[in-house]
Amino acid sequence: MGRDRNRIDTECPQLKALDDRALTHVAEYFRALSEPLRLKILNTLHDRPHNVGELTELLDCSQANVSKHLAILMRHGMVERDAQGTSAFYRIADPRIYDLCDLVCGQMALRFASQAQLLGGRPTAMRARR
Amino acid sequence: MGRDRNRIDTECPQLKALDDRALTHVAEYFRALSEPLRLKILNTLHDRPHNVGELTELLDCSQANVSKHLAILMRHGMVERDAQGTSAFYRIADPRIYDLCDLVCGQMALRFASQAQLLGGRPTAMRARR
DNA sequence: TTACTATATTCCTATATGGTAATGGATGCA
DNA sequence: TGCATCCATTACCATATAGGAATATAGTAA
Repeated sequence: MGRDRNRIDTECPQLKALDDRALTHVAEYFRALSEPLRLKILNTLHDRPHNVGELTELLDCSQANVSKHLAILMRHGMVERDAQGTSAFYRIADPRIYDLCDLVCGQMALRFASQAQLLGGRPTAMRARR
Repeated sequence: MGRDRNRIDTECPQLKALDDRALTHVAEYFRALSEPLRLKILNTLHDRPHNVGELTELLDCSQANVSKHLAILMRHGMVERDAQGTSAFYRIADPRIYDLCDLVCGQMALRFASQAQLLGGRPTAMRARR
């Protein structure tokens, strides 16, 4: 896992060498991912870039709100901006952001599965095991 | 990466199949990791379990605060509790939680490196490249 | 210039949350 | 039984933040 892609001298396995300052940065990074609407934006940008108006419509929320969340994602280097005329197209800066989400999804799935088993019976969400 | 370990029917690659409810859960999971003190706790529990008193001393904060943060980590299945007499020992529930942190660290390292290069000169944090 | 569109920002409010202090509850021991 | 220790919980305060409404800014076109 993580073959050579993340290999960098400043990498910090298991959070070990993290001083308080770096740890705060990591916390802020996680916080940027802790809002459903921001996850929706990242999710929507998965296939292709979108401008603010498109996102506003797709996500069914106010334009101001979308802009504000995009600014937060920008601040953490998660998306990049590409101005075209009066439009601003946003795209995913690094698709590895989805690895994070997948990890979380996998852990949640495991947890729900074991919880369901503790409650007896087959895990509801997994009944359609193929 | 992620060979067979996360292989579960409910897994959700790239957040694609996530409905709003699941997405909220993912956001809450990230939020649990968005506090420096909670990351410190996870970091401290990396090597071995600790009880509340030890954590209070190691992290230099109030006992009530540690207990509250531990409750949050418990609520998300990140740590497990083991009562021994009047003590409560906490341990990491699933060491894969550190994979998340390492991913974030790696991305931050990459980003800082490219930022430093944009500013010209060798990236400060990477000078000691071996 | 003026008008129009798209986006960003500011102000405000309601809510959520981290921290402390105080209290409660359970266990262990004399 | 009484007391001490360890932990969890509650109440409270200060701060942070998501969201809406209004406004500001930038680009485009007439």
